[in-house]
Amino acid sequence: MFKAMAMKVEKVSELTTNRLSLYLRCLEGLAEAGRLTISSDDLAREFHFNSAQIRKDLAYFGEFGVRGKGYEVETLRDNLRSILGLDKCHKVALIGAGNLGSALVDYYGFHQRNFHITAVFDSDPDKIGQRVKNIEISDMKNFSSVAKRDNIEVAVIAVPGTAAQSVLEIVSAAGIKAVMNFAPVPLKVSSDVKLNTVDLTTSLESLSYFLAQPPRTNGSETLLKSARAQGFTAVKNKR
Amino acid sequence: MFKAMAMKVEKVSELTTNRLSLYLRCLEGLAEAGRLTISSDDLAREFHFNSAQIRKDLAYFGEFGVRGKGYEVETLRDNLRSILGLDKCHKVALIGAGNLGSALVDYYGFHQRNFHITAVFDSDPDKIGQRVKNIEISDMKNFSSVAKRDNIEVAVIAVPGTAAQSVLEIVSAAGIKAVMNFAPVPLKVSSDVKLNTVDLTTSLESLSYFLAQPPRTNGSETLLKSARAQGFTAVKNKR
DNA sequence: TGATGTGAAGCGGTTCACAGCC
DNA sequence: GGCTGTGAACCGCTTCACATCA
Repeated sequence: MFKAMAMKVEKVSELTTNRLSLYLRCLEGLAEAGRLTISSDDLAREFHFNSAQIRKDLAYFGEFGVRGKGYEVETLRDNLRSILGLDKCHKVALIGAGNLGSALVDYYGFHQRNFHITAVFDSDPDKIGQRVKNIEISDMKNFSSVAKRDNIEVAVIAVPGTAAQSVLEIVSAAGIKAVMNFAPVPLKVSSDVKLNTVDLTTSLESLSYFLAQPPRTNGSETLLKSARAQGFTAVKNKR
Repeated sequence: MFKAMAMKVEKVSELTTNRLSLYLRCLEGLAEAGRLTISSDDLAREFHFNSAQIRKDLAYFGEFGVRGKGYEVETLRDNLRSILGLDKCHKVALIGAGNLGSALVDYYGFHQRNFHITAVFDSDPDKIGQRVKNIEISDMKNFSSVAKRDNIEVAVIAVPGTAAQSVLEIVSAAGIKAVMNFAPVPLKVSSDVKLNTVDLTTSLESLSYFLAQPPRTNGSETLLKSARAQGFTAVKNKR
């Protein structure tokens, strides 16, 4: 199917894998639009990436292109899905059945990406036993046993900052290796656990800082910039 | 009050300001715990930063420390708040009254950081006129006039990916300069607008990639790593 | 003495530019 | 001819190490 997969043992930067995620989304759009083939230059132009970076990112995982022609859209899309592990279903436990947590249960992106929330936990006695979207809220005390029973691979932490560290320790002790955290606190974790913190507070404060700066007198410059989220490039591109 | 503020015109990296946000949170905790003074070394040890980096980050904005002594916790905290513009209230418009959007209206972090959601927009006729937490949902058609009337400075986009680009253009045309986006699509924006995309899809896929990798045979290594969110360091720290 | 502030070194990611191949 | 894959240059962020100062 594909020539070389994970052949290079050298470490791939998280910046690279984050970009793969973007490339995949672009390719899905292109495939839906019926595009058969695309060059790294076209992809770069259309989505404001750098073409060399696209090629380098892909090269970590094999040779997917055809010289003189470009990349086959559907093939590359499928390869990226496979590289990112999106061809397998992942069972997710949500911890914290507050506003944010409850919204996440419905989050379309989870379903779309083969992430299935199959358990919800809280420590509030008033919530335990209630249902969120047909999932009964379990007592956090039972996390380990329920997680093992349900083969949970991923935990989503949506509890107040004060509780986050202790929740993380329970989760980690239960053998969960992948955690998404929404609590805006610096957490410590064993190095074999992958922890992604989505830090809304810092994002907000970044906006606040921007607003506090004197407006750049850019003249009549109206350059478009691509809307890369934090985490896609190490260095802000000047143009 | 402070010796030098914003004296250096040289550009401050977003990585730096993101870290200021973390330092601030640490200092708030320390102040609450009654700590009066702290050295960059202690701060680094306790929260897993690098002490030189802390000093350098702060040095962009002035000389806040006392040689041989360290930093005064409350003073530095107040300075950071001011630098980040958190001493002023920011009016926020939420666009998209779905699950995620509605949850955000309640998000404690907004209130805590002086961000006040004063308007909610949607384009679904069934939702317009309804209320989310006492805020009436307005027609997105009226965004510009309502935003001007209410002095909105910040827009939060929580609409489906397909609608995000056109919403962003409306927001941008209305003169909004700071946008937080939750739609997982690459958006294009004029360069005088600050756009922070919170990309849950990429975060998820990053976890998925991690799970798809063969487990690192780290031996018995049990290093703790600090839980920095994406966007705080350009380079993943090895230890 | 002890900790800050900072020049310089180190390092990793991005971009350039082109050899190699279809 | 056109585009990929990639070594090398480049660039910016991080870290070191120390002069400086309370």
